[in-house]
Amino acid sequence: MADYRKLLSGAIAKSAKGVSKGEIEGMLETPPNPEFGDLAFPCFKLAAVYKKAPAEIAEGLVNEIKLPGEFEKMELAGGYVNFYLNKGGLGKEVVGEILKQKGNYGAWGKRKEKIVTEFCHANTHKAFHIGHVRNIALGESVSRILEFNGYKIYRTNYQGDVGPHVSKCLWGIMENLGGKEPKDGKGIWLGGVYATASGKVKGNEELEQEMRDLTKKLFGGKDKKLQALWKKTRKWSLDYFGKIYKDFGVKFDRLYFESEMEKRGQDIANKLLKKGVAEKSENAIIMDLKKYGLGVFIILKSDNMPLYSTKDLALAEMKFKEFKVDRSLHIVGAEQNFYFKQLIKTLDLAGFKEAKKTKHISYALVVLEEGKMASREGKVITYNELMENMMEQVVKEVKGRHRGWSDKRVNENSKAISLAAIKFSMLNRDNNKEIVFNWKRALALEGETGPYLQYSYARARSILRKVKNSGKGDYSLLTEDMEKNLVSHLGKFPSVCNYSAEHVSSLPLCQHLLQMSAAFNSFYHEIPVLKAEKEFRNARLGLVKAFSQAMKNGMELLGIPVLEEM
RNA sequence: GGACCCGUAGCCUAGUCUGGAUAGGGCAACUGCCUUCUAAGCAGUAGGUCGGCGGUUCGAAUCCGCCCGGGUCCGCCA
Repeated sequence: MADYRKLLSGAIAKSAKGVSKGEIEGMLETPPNPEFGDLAFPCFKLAAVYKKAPAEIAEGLVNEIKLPGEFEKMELAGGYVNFYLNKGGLGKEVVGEILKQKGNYGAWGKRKEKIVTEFCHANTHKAFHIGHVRNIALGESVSRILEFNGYKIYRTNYQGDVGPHVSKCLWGIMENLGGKEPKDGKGIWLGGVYATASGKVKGNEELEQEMRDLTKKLFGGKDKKLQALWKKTRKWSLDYFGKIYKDFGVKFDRLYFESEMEKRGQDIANKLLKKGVAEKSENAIIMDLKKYGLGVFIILKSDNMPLYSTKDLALAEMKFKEFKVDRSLHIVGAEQNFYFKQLIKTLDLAGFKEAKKTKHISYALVVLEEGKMASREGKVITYNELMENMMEQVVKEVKGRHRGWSDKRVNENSKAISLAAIKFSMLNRDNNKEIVFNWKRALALEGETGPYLQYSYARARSILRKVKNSGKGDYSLLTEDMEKNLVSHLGKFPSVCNYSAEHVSSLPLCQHLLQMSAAFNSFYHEIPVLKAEKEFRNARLGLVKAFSQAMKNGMELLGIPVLEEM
């Protein structure tokens, strides 16, 4: 496609005096509708240059331009000149390219930049809820998209394994609030104990103080029994999280813990104070960021205990050191927008050169219809709960379709479909927009959903399974409207991948995969493949193969499993 | 007081950065299509003051200003 743009802009430049070839290439558009051709040149901007009406300029161009052989015709349309590629020309190029590149179709070559991503952030001793699901789905997907675009990615996860929530949970266990721990699902059980304990502590000043004391005791590390309980239960959470990482196809290069940041964080805060970068105020160490419009940022409490910010300073230093990265991306909720501005400014003032390329990838919350989730009050929907409901529904559906399948096969298939539905619903949305959780929408398997993508892919694979040797096709025979439409969507896939990487967002990719699927399903419905005459059959088999390859590449970037049958 | 986000059909949303052709989809509703490569699908009907008012422009959902509505954050939580 790029070649056609260059060819055409060269031809236009010869007729459009005073405007460079590059400028013209930048002006070329893909028309909103196939009726308007394959490429369009709008003349509105030239109107100011030539002091003539756009339509008049367009007419002049149509009379003058010598159309390259790759193009069939050009047409005048108001202020636009529309250009039409030779029938089948695009099919030949796009299908050929995909079948050649295979898993690399849409990818960029290696780039020098190294990027560390940080996401998930589930705290131990607490429930893993649907808010974390949005985070991990997004974090893994953008990591994959950036990787596909040639960057070296290090995935990290920063987990709160100390702090008030842990104290409450441990206290709850010691008070036997949750009874004996179960054999299976200890990680989930901990979340429940935390919620119960938290409810008891809330509003009770005596207990609140007890929790603060417990936190200090744990931080001191001298109480052997408490330490042992903490370590044991922490592992329960981490083991449970490990299973979730598997579901999301995430392999973290490094798990960071708040507990490793406390001491170093204190040192950094004190060092900044000594250097005069930070200052003392009401006995706490603060950064005065007022002149940057960022207020005051506290980096160490007046009782010398570390804050979230204290630990984040240590974390940043550790990441920069361990990975020697060029860019650092924090995938964290939008409620921390201001906090991250303060943090990044502080890192900058502290002299970390990496601060300039540290970025907060912000996304809005997942909320319930009745309002914000609060795991303290048990007002959450957990990942476990969502998955169980999803599976129940999907298993029923799969069993109904495939009577002969073994239970194992049914389960594996259903898990893949459930994951697709969950992930896609989290990714197919602008990062700035809240997701109001709703069971009916969450459990949808039709329309713009993950299973729709899987289904389109499975249909394509089903055709390909039925042929032994497809032979080489002449892809310039792909001249039917449905074929050209599909080809055109497949051809845009690489630029969509690139766009998604530049914007650090999965949404454009989601949208494009929906479009590719829709184009394929229309094609599938209207154009016979296996029953077509030999030469058309072969050309169409190539197109189906190309579609399934591009879909697979794209779905992998979203972390959505592909299925051969469903 | 300061900073930020959202507002597009009954519901959910894309498009806004970088202004351009009749504002794309999906759900729900209604009509058709399974003896033809998987109907988790396809084709079609109906549904829109792009929150409001001004401004910039040949042209505004998109840029600027003001206003309305909803939400978030800002000194010792994470």
